[in-house]
Amino acid sequence: MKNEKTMLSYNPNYISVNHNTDTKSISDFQPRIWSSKQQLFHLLKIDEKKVDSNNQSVNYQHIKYKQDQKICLSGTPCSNLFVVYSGFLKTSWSDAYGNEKVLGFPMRGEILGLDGLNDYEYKNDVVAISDVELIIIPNKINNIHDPEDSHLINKLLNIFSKELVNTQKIEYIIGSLPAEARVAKFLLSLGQKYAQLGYSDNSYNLKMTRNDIGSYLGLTLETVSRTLSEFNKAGIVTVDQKSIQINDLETLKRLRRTTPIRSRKLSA
Amino acid sequence: MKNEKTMLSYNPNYISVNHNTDTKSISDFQPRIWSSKQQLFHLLKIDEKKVDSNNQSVNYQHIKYKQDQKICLSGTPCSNLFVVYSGFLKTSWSDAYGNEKVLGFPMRGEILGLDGLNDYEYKNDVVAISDVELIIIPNKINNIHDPEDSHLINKLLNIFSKELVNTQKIEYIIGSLPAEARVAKFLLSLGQKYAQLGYSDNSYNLKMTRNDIGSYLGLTLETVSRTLSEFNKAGIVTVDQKSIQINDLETLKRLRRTTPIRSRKLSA
DNA sequence: CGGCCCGTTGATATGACTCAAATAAGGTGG
DNA sequence: CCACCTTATTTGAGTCATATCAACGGGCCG
Repeated sequence: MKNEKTMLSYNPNYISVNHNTDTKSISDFQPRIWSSKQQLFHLLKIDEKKVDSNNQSVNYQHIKYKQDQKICLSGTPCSNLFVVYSGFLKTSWSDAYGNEKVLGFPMRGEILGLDGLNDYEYKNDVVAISDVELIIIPNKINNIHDPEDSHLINKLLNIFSKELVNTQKIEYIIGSLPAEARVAKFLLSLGQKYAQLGYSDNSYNLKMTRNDIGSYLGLTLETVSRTLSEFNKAGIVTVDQKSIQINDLETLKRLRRTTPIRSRKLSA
Repeated sequence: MKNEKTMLSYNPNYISVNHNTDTKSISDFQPRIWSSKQQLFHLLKIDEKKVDSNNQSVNYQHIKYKQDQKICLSGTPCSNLFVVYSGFLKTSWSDAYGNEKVLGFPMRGEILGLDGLNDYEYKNDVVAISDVELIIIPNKINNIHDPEDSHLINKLLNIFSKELVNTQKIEYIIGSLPAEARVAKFLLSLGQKYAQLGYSDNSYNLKMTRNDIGSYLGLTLETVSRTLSEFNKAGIVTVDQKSIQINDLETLKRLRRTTPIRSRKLSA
């Protein structure tokens, strides 16, 4: 476990590591990076026509975290929202007995911290599973009399609604689908997210462990591993450790309640 | 199946049936009922000190639905939010193949329609499982420049956050807990909701079927029935059809990943 | 080199599903 | 008011999918 910098110990003058280089020994001072409101809105896909071009003085600060650093901890005060600028993260939830349930794997353009907007205490844990760069949205959302903020608030309602429906879909996947379909839907949804960022939707690297995938899907890591191996043997997906190559998108999409791959292999 | 009145066919001059009488043959014109902003805010637990007492001219219309009527349909335009004034409902989600997944059982004080605030199309189905009365919040949320609405918008963000976290908890329950613990948590959470409305938290009637409970918890109706029977035999809960009486709250709370009741009964 | 984490695979156990039948409850029409 | 039909619920027997337990190999790091 590396040194952990949580929300609470956040220091605006922290020393950040250039996340574009793999040589982890190099660490140097960087000028603090800022995004304009326009850049932020573009990342959040807020219609730019709506945004007043005047009053562009408001800028949003960036913050970098290294792999395995904790970003939010359940129970700590929620003073910011974050928008993912780059990198990959994992959100999770732990019950009183320490059992962890992975809730999602946020990527560029997604928002962190919505779980804290009820009583202004984060409910989720957030961990960087790669080096990440976030944009800080200071949580002065209570004060929405400033019409400048109205676009952001409206977008926040949209995002909330989308997140809610998405969580409901996952509820359905976990509660109603067999292991094969769950893993299939997971691979497909990851592909979609990569596609939105301009990457390939059928060839990518998993950033998370089998254990994380299992926790996310309500399965054990062994079942995830076995299911991936089945897909690999059946030729639907080429799996090599973290590397995923989807060969037969249609079969993967078709998997739901029907006969498992295993029986199909036997009959073939 | 009774005649179904959906959102789309909503007529402001509809004839409502008095839901307080059991004599179903009596139906009569009623004056339309309205709630003041203050009444609505009280129902939503919005701090009343914050609410300006002037401009009380804005009122919110009520609408009544009879048992089994559909209130929202997935895919229809979202023009309103609703706040439950009385009665019991069921929200669900159906995939392309008609498989229904129950998402929740809203009661008095809860909000309906948040699923429609992304692209202004409802994503959930909502059905009345008793006669219900709802308060309509017209969806002009885009226009938040009116400071009168700012309290509502802020509360909406709080509610959204709470809903999101609650859905995440259910995700954990479905994905990680055995059947007994799922049913136990369901009974406990229902009790809590009843308690908040001023009813008993350990003695109540289920409004939904075993099938609905099963769908909600990711179980079959048989498993729900068996689990309730086990609780009944073990004396933890007295179950008689829809009637629930929780006798041993502590044991119910303690149920999670540990040995099932069955083994405990054998060892006793 | 040794320890740790991650992933794979096998053998076995078991919890929950499926299929099936019987009972109970509720609503409808004669 | 009763007969009938439909829906909801209970319970049993058997099966299956997934969890559990366990062993092994590989990569990474100290």
